[in-house]
Amino acid sequence: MESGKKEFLEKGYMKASLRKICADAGVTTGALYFFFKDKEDLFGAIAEPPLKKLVEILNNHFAVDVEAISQPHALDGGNAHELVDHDEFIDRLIHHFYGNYDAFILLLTKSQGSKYENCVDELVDTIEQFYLALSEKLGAHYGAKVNRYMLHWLTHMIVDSFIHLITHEINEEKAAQYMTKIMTFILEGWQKAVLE
Amino acid sequence: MESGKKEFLEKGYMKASLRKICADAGVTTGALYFFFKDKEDLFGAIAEPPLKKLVEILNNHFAVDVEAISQPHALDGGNAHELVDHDEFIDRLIHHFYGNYDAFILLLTKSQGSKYENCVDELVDTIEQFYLALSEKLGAHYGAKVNRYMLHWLTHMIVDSFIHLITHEINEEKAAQYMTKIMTFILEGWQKAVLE
Amino acid sequence: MESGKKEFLEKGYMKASLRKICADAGVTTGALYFFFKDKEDLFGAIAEPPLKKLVEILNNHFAVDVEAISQPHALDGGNAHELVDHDEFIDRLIHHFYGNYDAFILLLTKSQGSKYENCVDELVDTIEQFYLALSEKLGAHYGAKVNRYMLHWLTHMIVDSFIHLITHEINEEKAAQYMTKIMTFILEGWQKAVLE
Amino acid sequence: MESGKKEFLEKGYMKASLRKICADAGVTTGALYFFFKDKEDLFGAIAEPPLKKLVEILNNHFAVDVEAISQPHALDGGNAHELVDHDEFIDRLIHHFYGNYDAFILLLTKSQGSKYENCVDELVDTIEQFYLALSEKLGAHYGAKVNRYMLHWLTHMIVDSFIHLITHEINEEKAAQYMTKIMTFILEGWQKAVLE
DNA sequence: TATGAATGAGATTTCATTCAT
DNA sequence: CATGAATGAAATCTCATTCAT
Repeated sequence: MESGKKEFLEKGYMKASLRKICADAGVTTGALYFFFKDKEDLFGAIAEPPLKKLVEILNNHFAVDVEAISQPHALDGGNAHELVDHDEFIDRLIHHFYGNYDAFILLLTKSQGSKYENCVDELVDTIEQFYLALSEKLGAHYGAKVNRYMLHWLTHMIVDSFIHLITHEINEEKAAQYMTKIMTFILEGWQKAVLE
Repeated sequence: MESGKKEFLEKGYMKASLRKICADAGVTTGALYFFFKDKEDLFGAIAEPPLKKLVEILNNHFAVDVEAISQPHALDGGNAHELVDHDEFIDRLIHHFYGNYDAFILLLTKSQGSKYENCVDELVDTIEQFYLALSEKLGAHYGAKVNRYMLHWLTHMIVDSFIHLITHEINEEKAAQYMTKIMTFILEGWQKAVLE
Repeated sequence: MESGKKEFLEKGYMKASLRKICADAGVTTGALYFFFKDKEDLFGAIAEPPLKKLVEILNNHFAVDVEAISQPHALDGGNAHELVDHDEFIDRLIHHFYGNYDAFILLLTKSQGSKYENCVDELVDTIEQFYLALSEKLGAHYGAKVNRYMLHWLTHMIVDSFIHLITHEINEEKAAQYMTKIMTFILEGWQKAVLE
Repeated sequence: MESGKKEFLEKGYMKASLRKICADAGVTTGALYFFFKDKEDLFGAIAEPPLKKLVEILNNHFAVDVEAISQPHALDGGNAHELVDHDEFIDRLIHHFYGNYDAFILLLTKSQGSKYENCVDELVDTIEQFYLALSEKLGAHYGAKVNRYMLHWLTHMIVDSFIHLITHEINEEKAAQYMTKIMTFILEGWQKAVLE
């Protein structure tokens, strides 16, 4: 798996050679198939657990948030995004990303050709569902309609921002600072962009 | 080239098979090599001209803009982004994108494995240079420093937004509307995000 | 194809090695795939044309025979198998078998693992349809029912007898003599065995 | 062995995978080699005992029959095949076949690639020896010569009929009925076919 | 311009078998 | 009696590329 990680990071899923991975690991190619079903299974063994964990974190978080905005007078106080504690959430996410740095680099930028090649889109879809719920709540409150394209785009942008982060900044602490700035930027324009 | 476009769009650069392209075109593989040096050359013949043209459009536009903000009292009037006529520019860009739809899909999402796989980053770098100049001018004016990370991220976001557009919306007119919304969103937060 | 025939005959479809076939032919394995889609395609190119031709011969013959037994008073004269000119038919079949000796050895005894592995059963089914028509005609005439198991078995026996022939006797002339004896044997007991 | 039987039945000897057999049995491949020397040994352990028993039954039976026809005036009474009690013999054979159904399916139709792939021919040879003795006795009596090809073919047909039975009819009782019909068919034409 | 043929390297995968523990 | 790990050879197939004609 260590050799696989190295090769996949270097060449990407498709161009990675199982022969080279096994040679690097000091075993024959046959040996690989004792542990893994095929190339994709090896890739998955390296990259999937952190992805699963991420999805879990997201779902847990969103479950709580959806609960919060579902309270009768949740939106009376003012701005919607004050309801949700983003700061701690972002820290947790970033910590998870940087604690599994290689896996996420693999998933987010080196998975073309594997079944994970669309995992970014799947993440976006997952997150979008939450923001959709939130936006519709807001929309109902203000008598406005949700612009689905803008919602999708904004969600994509958020996800892309995380990808941008781990592909450009290897320092976790700085990453958290930047992400806070980014989220501030995004959330300030949110309402105007998504509701119409 | 038509067959190549089809195959590359369908399978991506790496998984595309020259054999299949030639079979589809009704010629033998040998014939291909009379016209193109190799696989990459074929891909380039299909996709590069619109890219070159795009870079040209960008450079022309930015040259004018940089000129504008270089005037002694350019920034006196107020907001920086009022200096540049974004609307017409965006229309021109979008028109170019949609006029060469397949080529840009190829370049921006199907080029992994070819020498164009980093063309997005190169575009970002090109554009970033302009926004850097603009930001530094602004920074000097307000006595603020440019945050290079945020600048890079914002530029990336702009480019990603165009990619998002052509991968999600096939109608050019709507695309222009969305992009206007998007640029409004971005430019409003710009100064606060990039200067510090 | 010559090398393929040799290897397939020697080892059977499954154990035949494309590497060895190509080595024997003095080309690399890749070259094979210029001419044939895959292993099965090579096997088919060698063995299928004679099979197709055989099926054609059978269908033509049976069409004529079915016509004959459909005549109003076809069975008045006595024995059913006198209606059909077996002798010439058998000669033609045997001539076809021995004119494509290798192909039929391949098809009938060396095709396990390929899509031709059931071609014997398919032949039996084809032939059985004719004998079923004939038997039912007879059955109606004599007020007897057709025993489907015995019919199937007898048909199988006929086909197996041809296989037995080409796997045991390489001389075409003798083969024809034996087959005449065999058919006499079979046809004499036919009615009693199949009708009940 | 149970798992092996399943896999061999499903895939045939060659395509059967020891890995899958062991996985199905819930043991590792290594474990298999504690009990069996190799793949063939496993196959043999499953399929050989019923085959050995069959050969024994055949030999016993034929020994008795050969004895009978060796009596000075054995053939005076008339037809040769009345000498031997076929009915009970056939019942015994069929009972043995159906009592070891899987093993015989394996041996007779799924053994290609193993050392049992020619077991049908070996059975035929064994049986043929007896029928040869019988035929020669008869031939001497009637002053006729034995046609070896026809003898071999008829023997083959008998064996093939048993194979046909167990591959087409799973009900033992019906199988016995059919086989009686078949043997009647064969024995009636026997003398004419084999002697000349 | 194009064909037809071939190369040679490489890919992933499967397999029966071995063996120290 | 069984495991876990590995071997090493072989399998089929795919590919971009070359080149004489």
